[in-house]
Amino acid sequence: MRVLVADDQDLFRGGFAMILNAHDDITVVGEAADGAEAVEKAVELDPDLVLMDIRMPRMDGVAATAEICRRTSAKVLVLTMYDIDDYVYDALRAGASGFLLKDVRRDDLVRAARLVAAGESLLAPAVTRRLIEDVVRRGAARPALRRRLGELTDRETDTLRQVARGLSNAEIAAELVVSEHTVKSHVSNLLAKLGLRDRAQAVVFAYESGLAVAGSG
Amino acid sequence: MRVLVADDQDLFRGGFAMILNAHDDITVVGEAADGAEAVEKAVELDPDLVLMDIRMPRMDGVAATAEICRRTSAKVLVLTMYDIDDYVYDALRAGASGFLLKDVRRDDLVRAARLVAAGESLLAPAVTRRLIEDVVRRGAARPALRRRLGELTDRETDTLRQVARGLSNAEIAAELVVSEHTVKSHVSNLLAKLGLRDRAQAVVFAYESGLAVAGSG
DNA sequence: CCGCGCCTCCCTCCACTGATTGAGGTCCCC
DNA sequence: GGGGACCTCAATCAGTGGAGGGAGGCGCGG
Repeated sequence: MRVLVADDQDLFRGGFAMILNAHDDITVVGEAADGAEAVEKAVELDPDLVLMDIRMPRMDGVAATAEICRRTSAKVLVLTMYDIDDYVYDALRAGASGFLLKDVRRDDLVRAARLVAAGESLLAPAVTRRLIEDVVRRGAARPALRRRLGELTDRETDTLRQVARGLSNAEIAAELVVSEHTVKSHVSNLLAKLGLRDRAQAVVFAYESGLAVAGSG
Repeated sequence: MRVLVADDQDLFRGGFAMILNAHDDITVVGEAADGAEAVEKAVELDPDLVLMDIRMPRMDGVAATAEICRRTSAKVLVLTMYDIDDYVYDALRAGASGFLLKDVRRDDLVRAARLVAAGESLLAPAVTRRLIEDVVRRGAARPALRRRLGELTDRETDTLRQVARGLSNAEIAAELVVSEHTVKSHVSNLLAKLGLRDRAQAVVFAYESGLAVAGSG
């Protein structure tokens, strides 16, 4: 397994390299002191794994991660001092496969490196907790709203689904193959049942209840 | 640390108990063979941690997890055979703090138990990968839309945010302390800039672009 | 200094929306 | 056979929403 270590602090860079090199199946093939250099070396050396610090001069770790994931097949494991970092999501979106804090134990680091290189993902416990809280929160407001969804008839639900796509009554009528009058009936009824005023609120309700999900259209 | 082990298979139950009991600071205070029993014993014994299997008779692990989290302060670490389980999200929503596969290594299990009992969270690598993919996907459609958000002026963005709450122009005017005319201007302008037809589509755009997020209101 | 972008405000016009009322049809359960 | 819930369509009507066109003030960079 060939690894590239990117960190602006020489001490960490050396430490990580030494820890990894202590294992026969792992070789640190290069080091980089900033994001731009990390991208260059990653392209040049084509490593299996890049150990990436977030805070770095010239180009931060997130941008470097995005670049590397775009241009190489290397997996990126992000290391940072601060668990409170909002960079977590940015890093994951950029393509990072893992996110660890620098207080990680040596054997954990090695295990994580192997896992990530193998295509799995791994997060520091504190990060995992936040991620889970997010997932839970995203589904938390739902039960109450979701129940109210159940009060709607099948056709009203269909109609709401279309409303939540931003369609006009005429377009919905075409989509559901009924007259616009019918659509208006359904819309009126579902607004009344859900205690909403207009279709804009209906769209909000659809997203908040989970009937519509961002990133699915 | 006091642990309750819930699994319908005697072999696993005994194995887990033995592994955990091998450590001085961990004591298995009880075992349960199904979900209902797990809830009873959790309430009775008030353990620090519950090791919970998902597939169990009488009451499944998800329902038991929800019950236990509601009625006790115990942390729940879910163990399952199948990583493909859709139960992951249900379990996390139910309040589980961790999710491991049964092929976990012994020392990993012990470490996970300690972490979870300490309030952190931990997921099996395969599960983490799926969770991350989800987070990324949820933000994946965004870059294109997000860029277009940048074309809006500050005030237009404020206005869009209010539109995305389902407010009428009059309500937005009150909220932003301007006249309704001004709000109409902003709405007209932002609709034109974003190529949208009406406020319903604006709400959709707000959610899809990430300006509005389900579960934040 | 002048122009430009942004925020603010005003007016008119009209399509769309949603409320309301009513009614014909099917299907299912009592 | 007679409700009852649902889907369908219809007509009318008040209100909102959005387009289009102007206009004044403010701040910033050329």
